[in-house]
Amino acid sequence: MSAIKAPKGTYDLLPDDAARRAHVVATAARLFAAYGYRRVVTPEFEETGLFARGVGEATDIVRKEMYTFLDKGERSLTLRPEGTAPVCRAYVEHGLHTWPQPVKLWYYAPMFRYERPQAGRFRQHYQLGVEAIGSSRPEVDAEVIALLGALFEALEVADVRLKMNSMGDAACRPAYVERLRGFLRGRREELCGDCRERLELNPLRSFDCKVASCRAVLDEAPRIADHLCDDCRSHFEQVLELVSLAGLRPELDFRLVRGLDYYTRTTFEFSSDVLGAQSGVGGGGRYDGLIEQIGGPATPGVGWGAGLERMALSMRTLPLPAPGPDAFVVSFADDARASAFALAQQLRGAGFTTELDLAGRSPKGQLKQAGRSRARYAVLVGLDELATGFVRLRSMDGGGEEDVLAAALPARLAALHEE
RNA sequence: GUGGACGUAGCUCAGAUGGUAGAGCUCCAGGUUGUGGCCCUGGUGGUCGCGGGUUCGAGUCCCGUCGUUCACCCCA
Repeated sequence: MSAIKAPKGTYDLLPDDAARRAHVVATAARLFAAYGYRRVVTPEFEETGLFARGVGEATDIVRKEMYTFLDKGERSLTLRPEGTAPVCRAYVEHGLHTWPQPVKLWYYAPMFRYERPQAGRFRQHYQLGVEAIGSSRPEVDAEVIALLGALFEALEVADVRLKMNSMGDAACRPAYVERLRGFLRGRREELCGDCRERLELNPLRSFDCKVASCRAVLDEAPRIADHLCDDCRSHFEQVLELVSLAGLRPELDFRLVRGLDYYTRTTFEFSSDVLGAQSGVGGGGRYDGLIEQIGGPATPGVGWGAGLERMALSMRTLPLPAPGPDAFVVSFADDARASAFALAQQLRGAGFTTELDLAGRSPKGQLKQAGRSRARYAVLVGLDELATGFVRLRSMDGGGEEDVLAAALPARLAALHEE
């Protein structure tokens, strides 16, 4: 009988890593608050239709990467593969269009995709994300991008670059897609098998194909930037200007098309060179048609998601100095263990982080643990020479000792803490 | 879904040409019966991923399988 291991593509965060993760999330939360974003929590699973309609039937995510199952009521449910559609669903369901627009939300949640794991890619991964729903103004695009840039700066994510593109909208994209399709059909013989399929399904996807022959063809293909309608062009120019004002240096990248169908106009991605093949740490864009697509009123929105695992991989490592407890209570006699236990409870109640031997160690062993735990003070209980009611308080760095009435210990520790 | 590399104690790894398992770290205990993270000594801990095969004999060779990992694909 072999022991059970964590499922493929998942991982455990042991205390040191969990503490680092908490630090990242706390840093992000402060930043979100500064920008006026409030946290939203949505379910881990949704009706399958939300993603099929929202993310797009033609996307890889929907076609082959979703964890979909029937529950006991024969409902088709799917573990959330991405964060935007659920937040939009909640926006519609709770009538958030009655709030001041745009509604600015953030989330920290696990995402599930059935993929082959590799560096920086998991079947359950965590994303930090924001969505600003209800305004189509370029300032909103710029704000969310600036926010993500600020987050990477605050976390010291190494060697990040910002790539941006515009995907056009319902007014100009359809005509452009047809033009692109026509061009690619003419060069069909030079394309790889995948791209020949994409040709019919979604020719835009060929732009991020890595096959050399395809890249050569796409280099010569008509570019969306040259076929944007006036509104889209103007919007994109304003976003670029504002993003630059925020101190970022966006690089235009006509290959940046992203694999979710809901994107319109602005798309962007931050990548880090230290990551390997999966270089994108965070990315997103505008999705002005999504809410209508999932059955709500036509409502513009823009947002991004950023992968916690990839952030952790690309952060310049900051050693977290896990502090030791304030006190370690040591019993010097077996019949003192109960009062040691009670004393530890008393100290914890007074707000001091307190450890106590739970393994039946000898006094020497307990003191050794106190040292290894880097406790500031050891509290010695049950010494023969102590007067009743007294314990001995020893500083673990200096070694200085004093005998204190047990009942007065919290006050004495507080006083020492003041010094 | 495709391809490459790898799978020996909790962790990092050693085990030439097949002969029946080791180190360091961790953990635990001792170092004169009641006192510190270092040091010293000892100890716990392994169906050598799993299943077949070849062989008198396999951790070492072959096949399969599962897992890890890197890349493709796609994305965070």
